Amino acid sequence: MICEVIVDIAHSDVDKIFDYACDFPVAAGTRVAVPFGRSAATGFVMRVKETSDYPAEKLKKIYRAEEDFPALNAECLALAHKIAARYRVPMALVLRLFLPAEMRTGKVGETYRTFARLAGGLPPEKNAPMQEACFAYLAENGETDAAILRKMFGQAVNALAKKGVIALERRRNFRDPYRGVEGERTARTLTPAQRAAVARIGETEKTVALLHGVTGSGKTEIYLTLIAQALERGQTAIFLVPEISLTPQMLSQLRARFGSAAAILHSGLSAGERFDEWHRLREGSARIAIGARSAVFAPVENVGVIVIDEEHDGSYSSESAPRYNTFDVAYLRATYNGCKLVLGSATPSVETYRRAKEGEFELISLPDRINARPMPDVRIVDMRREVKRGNASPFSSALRERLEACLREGQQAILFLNRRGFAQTVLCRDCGYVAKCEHCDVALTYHSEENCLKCHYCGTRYHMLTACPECGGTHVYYAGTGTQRVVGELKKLYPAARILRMDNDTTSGKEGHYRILKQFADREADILVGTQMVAKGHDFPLVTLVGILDADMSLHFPDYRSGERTFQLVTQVAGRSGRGAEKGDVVLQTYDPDNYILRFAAAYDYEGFYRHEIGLRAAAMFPPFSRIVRVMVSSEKDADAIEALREVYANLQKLYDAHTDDFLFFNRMHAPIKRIQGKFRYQVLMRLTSDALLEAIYDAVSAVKPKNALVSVEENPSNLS
DNA sequence: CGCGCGCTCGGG
DNA sequence: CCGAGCGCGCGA
Repeated sequence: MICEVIVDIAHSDVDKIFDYACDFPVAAGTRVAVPFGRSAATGFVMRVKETSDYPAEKLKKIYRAEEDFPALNAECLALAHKIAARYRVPMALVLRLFLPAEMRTGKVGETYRTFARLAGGLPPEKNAPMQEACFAYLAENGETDAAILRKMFGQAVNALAKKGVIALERRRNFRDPYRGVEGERTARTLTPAQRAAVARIGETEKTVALLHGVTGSGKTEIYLTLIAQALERGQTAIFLVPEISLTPQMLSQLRARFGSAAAILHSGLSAGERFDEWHRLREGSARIAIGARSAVFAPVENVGVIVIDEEHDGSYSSESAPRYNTFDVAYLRATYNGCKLVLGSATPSVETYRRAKEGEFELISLPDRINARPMPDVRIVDMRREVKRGNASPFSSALRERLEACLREGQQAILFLNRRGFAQTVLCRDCGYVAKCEHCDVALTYHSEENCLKCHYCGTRYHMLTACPECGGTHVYYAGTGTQRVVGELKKLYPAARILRMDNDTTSGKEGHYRILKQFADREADILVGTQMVAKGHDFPLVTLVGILDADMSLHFPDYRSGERTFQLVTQVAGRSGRGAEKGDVVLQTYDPDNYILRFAAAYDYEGFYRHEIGLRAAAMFPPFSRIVRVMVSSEKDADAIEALREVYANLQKLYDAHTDDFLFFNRMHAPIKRIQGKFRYQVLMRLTSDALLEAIYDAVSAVKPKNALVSVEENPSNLS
C-alpha cells in the first residue's frame, strides 16, 4: 500500500506530496511517523493508493500511525485542500487548524479513571467490617470512582476486587471544563416571531440565512432550537460565538439545554480540557461544537446546522497565517454537508446585509424585543459644551447626574471607553517629545497601577519618565484618558462606589473575563469600566445606565469601516442597558454630536444607517463595491524588508500594467505603523473593482521567495495599522 | 593548508 | 524546516 503524505513542517519548500510505502492498513486522515531526510517527522496521510510514480526502491516505509484513528475525516481533508489553495498557505499549516495543538506537541495525553461496581459475588464475611461497609456502599450508590472508594474504605477495595466481589474497570476520563456550571433551564416556548424565523430557515432553498434582530429579540433561543432540531435528526451542530462572549449565562443556558452533548472549544480551557473536548466531538459522544472562530474546524461529521452569532464581529477573521475568514470556511462546510448556515446580528456588517438584501441570503428580521421591552433611551451629549463650561473631567454633567441616581437606587452602570491604561501618551510640554516604544513605532501608554509605560503592540514595559530624555525638562504631561484614569476619577467622585475594570490588563489568565463578569453579575460591584469587551452580549438585568465616554474614538479611525464599526459598537454597548425590569438609559458623549452614524445609532435605525453608509461606499468605490488588498512585508532588517517589497511590487506592477482598468488604487508605502515588535513594515496597497485578479495577485506574491522577510496578503483588512 | 560559515539543495 | 555538502576567505 502506498500513502500520499504531507509532512507536518510548515514551509513552502516541503509543501508537497511525498509517497511512502506502508505495510499495515491505514486510512486517509491518519497522522503517521515517517522517515524524512536524515531524521523523522510526523505527517498526514492524504490519500491511500496502490502504485507510485516514484521509483519503488527509493520509497521509504511509514514507521507507525500516531493514533489508531484518523485525526481528519474526509470532510476535513476536502476542506483543507480548498483552504490551502484559496489562501496559498502550506498544507501543513492548514491541517494543523483541525487538531488541538496539544495533539501535536504530545504534552497532554488521555487520562483514565478506575471505576468499581458489584460483580455479583457474595457479600464479605462478618469479620471484615470495612469490606462490609464498602459492599453496602456500592449496593446503595452503584458504580463509584475507585479512588474515592479507596479514600473511604482503604485496602478493603482491593481485597474485595481480589475476591471477585467487585469489579474494577479502567475507563477513559474526559476532563470537563465546565464541571461546576449548572444551568437553570430557561423558558423554551418560542414567541410567534421566533417560531416563524425557525420555520423560514427550515423552508428556504438558500444555504445562508441572516437573522437580523435587535438586541434582546431572542436570537439565541432560535439558534438553540435549530441546534436541537439538528440533534433530533441525528446530526451534529457547530455554534460559533465571538472570542469573549462565552459568558457565564450563555454557558449555563447551553448546559441546561444540551448537557454533555455540547463540547466547548475555547482559548480559556486548559490544554487537557481542550484535548478531551476535541476527542469527545471526534468520537461522537459530544455532538455540538461551541466556540470562537477556530471551532469552525471542529471534528464533527454529518453537520446539520452551523450558526455564527454576532456575525459582524471582527474576531471572525484570523489575523495571522492562515488568514482564513470564518464565514468562508463555514460556508464550505455548509455546502459540503448540505446544511444551513445561520448568521445572526443586531448590526450586520454592511457587506453581509447587502448580500441578504440582494437575495443571496435569506433575510429574516426580528424588529421587536421579547416582551416588547423598550430599547433604552440614548442621549447624545455635546462634549464641546462641557469643555466650554470648564468641565475637563471625562464625565459630562448629564452622565454624573444619571450615575448618581443609579448608585442611589442600587442599580448598576457600565462605562465604556475604547482605550486601556491611564493616559494615551506622555509628552514633554517643553519640547513636545512623545515617549515611544523601542521596538514599535507607536506612542507608549502610561499605566498608573504599575507606574510604568507600556507598549500596547508588543507589551514592553518602560520606567516612568521623571524628566524629558530630549530636553531634560520636567513638565511631563499625560494626554488622553484611559480606563485606569476613569476608574481613578470615579473613585475620587464616588468613594463608596464599588468599581470593576475590564480590559486587556485585568482579564489575563484562564478565566479572566469570566471572573470579572461573574463578579459584576453577582452584584459585587456597582460600576463596570471597560474597553469594547464590555460591549459583547452580556446580560446584566440590573444595569440601567450605560455611558459611552468617547464615541469619537473609533469614529475617526483611519479606515473605511470606522463608521460601520462605531455604529455596531454604540448599538451593542447600548444594548447592555435596561435588560431587566427597569428601563435603561444610555449617555453618549461626543465632540461631534451631529454625526450621522451617532444619530442613527441613537435612534436604533439600522436601515437608515445602512442606506446612508452603502451610498457613501458606492460613491467612493469602497467595499462591497471594490476589494481592498494589502500585501504586507516585514523584517527585522530594514534593508531586507525593502528588498522583499521591491520584488513583490515589481511582480504586482506587471499585473497592474496589464489590467490597469481593474485597479482603483495601486501603490507601495510604509505601513502606517512603521515598526512593530522590532520588525520594519512596508505594504503594497491595492483597491480592485472585482475579485477577478485575486488569484493572480496571490500568484505574484507567492512567486517571491524573500530572504529574512515575511510576506502576507490581506483581503479587506479590518485594521490598516 | 585547514576549517569556519553562509548559501544551496534535497527530503519519498 | 533541517541537515549535508561545498565554496572561498583568513590565520598560524
